[in-house]
Amino acid sequence: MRTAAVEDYVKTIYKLQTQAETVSTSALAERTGTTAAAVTKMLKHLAQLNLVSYTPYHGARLSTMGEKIALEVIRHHRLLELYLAQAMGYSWDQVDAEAEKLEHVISEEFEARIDTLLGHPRACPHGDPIPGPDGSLVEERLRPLSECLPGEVVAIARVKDTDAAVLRALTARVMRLKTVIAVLERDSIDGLLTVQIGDQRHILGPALAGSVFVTTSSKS
Amino acid sequence: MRTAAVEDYVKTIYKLQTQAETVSTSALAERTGTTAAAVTKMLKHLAQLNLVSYTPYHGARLSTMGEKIALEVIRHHRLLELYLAQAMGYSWDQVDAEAEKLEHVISEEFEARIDTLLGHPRACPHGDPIPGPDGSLVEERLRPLSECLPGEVVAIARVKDTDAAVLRALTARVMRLKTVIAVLERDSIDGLLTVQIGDQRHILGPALAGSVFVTTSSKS
DNA sequence: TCCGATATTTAACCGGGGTTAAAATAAAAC
DNA sequence: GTTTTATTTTAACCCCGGTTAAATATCGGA
Repeated sequence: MRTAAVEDYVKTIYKLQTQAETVSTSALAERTGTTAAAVTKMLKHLAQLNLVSYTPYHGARLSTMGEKIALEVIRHHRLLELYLAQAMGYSWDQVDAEAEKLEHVISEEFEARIDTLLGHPRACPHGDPIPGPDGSLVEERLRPLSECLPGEVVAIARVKDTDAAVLRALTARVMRLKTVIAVLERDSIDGLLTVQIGDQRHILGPALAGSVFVTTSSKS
Repeated sequence: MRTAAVEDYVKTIYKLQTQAETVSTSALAERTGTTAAAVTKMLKHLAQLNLVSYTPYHGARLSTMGEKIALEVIRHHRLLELYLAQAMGYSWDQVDAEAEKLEHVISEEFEARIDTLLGHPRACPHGDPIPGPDGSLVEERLRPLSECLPGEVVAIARVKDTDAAVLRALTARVMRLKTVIAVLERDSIDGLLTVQIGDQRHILGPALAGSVFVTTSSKS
């Protein structure tokens, strides 16, 4: 049965599996906010449903079917996030929580409608790409702002959507998607980054700078 | 815990309790599509939560808290229905099913936003009144079209939202909210109603005529 | 008033998703 | 190559929402 819990596990596995070849029980337990025991049971269940290939003690990977479902759920999530922001006036720090619940209940009809209302968008408000209806997804590999060097001029392409407080902090510093940032200084001890945005100068800690991913727009 | 199941039971009890003083186990079982045994267990659970006063073998009634929750859920449902129709282009036969799932997951934020986007509406696409944020609800008592007599001229004020096929049949006959209907004839054996709508004449069976509720606009 | 039909409740069970505590395995250190 | 440590799995349990089958109450009619 494709319950909300199953969808959430599959989605989480999808995301973790981009980092590591195989997804461990503990990694899943941490991300889902449950215990390792619960994860083990669910992994067996997912294997039963042929959504995952699971080797006890050695983690799991999504099957083709599992990946398909993950992409459907992620598509729902990101389309919803954009719809909430674009059509309903949500700010980008509110959309994740709301989409998290809605993504499991909307119909195909609903998905298709917001997709057309939004003009078949390609990214959510945080810059994450929206999978196509067929499950196609192009993940750009972007550099975190925290790794940029003094002298670089970059543009914000994506932000981590997980922490609402971080997103509000970015808003307060007028850091949005496509905002251009000039890296001025980099503290070698704490990794503090001094940046220039418009005529404003900011000092960013690793939590903020690590949540922002950029494309190099030019170099000097 | 306020689960989707609890919300659904409470909502159903609310609706049934307008018809009869007390809501029976079997009536609930029929409406929820479950068994009497399941209902009995849930009623005990709802009584535990103080949402219902339940006397074994003699049915249940909502408590003040139960009624409050019922009205919140109904408010969600009807606001959602209107939003789906108004803002997203759903037809009135599609909105009930979608709202049925969404009503349990949207936040107060979401509710408030669609309420203002819609301009604090007072009725859903089927003409049912939308409870206020404070739980206030004015239920008009309307006559079913099936009870109208030849010579009467009435206007559609509300339609039953339960059967999508009925709603599509009404649409096909250009019967919408506020549509004016002149009752021409009434077959005393089968209860068939001959009505005039604009320059069209229709014969309505009891299923259709019983799903339409009207206000008398004039008499001749 | 008693009797039988009907409605309701109880009991035992199942699956889903979680928990804690104990057992088993893998990985790392010596 | 053992042994220690960390991770993972198993086992026993819980709650929720449902099921079927059996027991029990209520109610209408003779």
